[in-house]
Amino acid sequence: MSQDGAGIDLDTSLGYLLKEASSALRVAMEEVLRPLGMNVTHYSCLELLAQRPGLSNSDLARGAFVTRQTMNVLLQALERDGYVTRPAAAPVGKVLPTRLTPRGRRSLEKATVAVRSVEVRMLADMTDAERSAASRILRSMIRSLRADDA
Amino acid sequence: MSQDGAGIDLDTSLGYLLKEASSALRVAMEEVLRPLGMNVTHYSCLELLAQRPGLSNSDLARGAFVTRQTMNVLLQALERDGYVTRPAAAPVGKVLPTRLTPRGRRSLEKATVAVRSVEVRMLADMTDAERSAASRILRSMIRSLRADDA
DNA sequence: TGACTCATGTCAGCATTCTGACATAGCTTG
DNA sequence: CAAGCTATGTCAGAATGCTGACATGAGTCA
Repeated sequence: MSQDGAGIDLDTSLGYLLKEASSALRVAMEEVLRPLGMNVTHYSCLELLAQRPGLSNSDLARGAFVTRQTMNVLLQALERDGYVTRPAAAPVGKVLPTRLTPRGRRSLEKATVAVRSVEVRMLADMTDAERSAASRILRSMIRSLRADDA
Repeated sequence: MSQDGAGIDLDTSLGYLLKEASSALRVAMEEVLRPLGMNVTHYSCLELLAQRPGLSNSDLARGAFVTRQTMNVLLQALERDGYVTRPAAAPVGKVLPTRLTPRGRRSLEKATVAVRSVEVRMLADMTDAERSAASRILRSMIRSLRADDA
C-alpha cells in the first residue's frame, strides 16, 4: 500500500510534510494574531510596509502571497481604519505607494512580538546548521517550483 | 532596517520562507489539478481514502488540514457526484466510514500522476541527503509548533 | 448507574480569497 | 509615431474555508 507506484505515500512525501508544516505555522500564527484583531495576510502587509515603505498594492500582494485583488480589498479596509495611507492620485503611472501611519506602526509592534515568539518556538529544537540547511533547502524548492511553469 | 529588533526580517525569516515554499507548491498543484476539475483539498481527500479506506469525516479533515465542517461539505459533494460512498447509518457511534468508488479511484489516478510530477520538480535540485534533512527539519518544526499551544 | 467530558456529524452564517473582466499607464519595437 | 505587450488598480461575483452552535454517541469515573 505504501510505495507501489499507485499513489503518493503521505507519510514520507515532502510535499505533504511541507503542507503540514505550513498549516501548523498558519494555525499558530492565527492563534496569537487573533487577539490583536489580525490575520496572517493583514500582518504580512503591515510588516512588508514597515520594511519597505512605499510598496504598491501589487508589490504587497506578491509579498504576502495573495492576488492583487485580495490585497486591494485589505488595503481599502486598512486605509479606512487609519492604519495606512495612499495618495489620492498616482504620482507616476497607476501605482499608489502605500505607507504605514503611526497607528499602523503601533499595531504592528504588538503583532511582531507575537509572531516572533511563534517563530522562536518553531525553531526551538533546531541547531544553527539545521537552520541554515532549512533555508537553503526551502529556497531550492521555491526555485524549482517556479521554474518553467509548464 | 534588517535585524535591529524592531521587526522580522522577511528576507531571512524561516517562517516567511516556509510560507513562500508552501505557496509555490500550492500554486503549482492547483495549476495541474485545475484541468482535472480538482483543487488541493479535493485531491488530498481522495488520496487519503485510497491509502486508508474507511476514514471518517473528521479523520479526513485532519489529514487534509481543514476543519471537519469544510470536509463535510466536500464529502457531500463527492458523494453526490459518485466519487465516494458512505453508509446511510453509522455502523458504530456517529462515525461514517468513507470509501472510494471505482469512479473516485479512476479520478484519483490521473491526479496522482499530475501531483507526482510537481513533487518531482520540487525536489529536482536536491540530493538524497538534502531530502532526508528536509524531512527531519520539517518534522521538527511541526512538533515544536504543536507543542504547548499556549 | 448517572454525571461529566470529549469526539463526531451537521447546519447556518460569515470571512477570506479567488477568477473574470475592464480601463488605463508605461515600455518596447518596428 | 503607432501598435502591441505587460503591469496596475479596481469592481463584481463565485468558490472556498472558517467560527459558532447544536444534538448525539462513546468513554470515564465517582
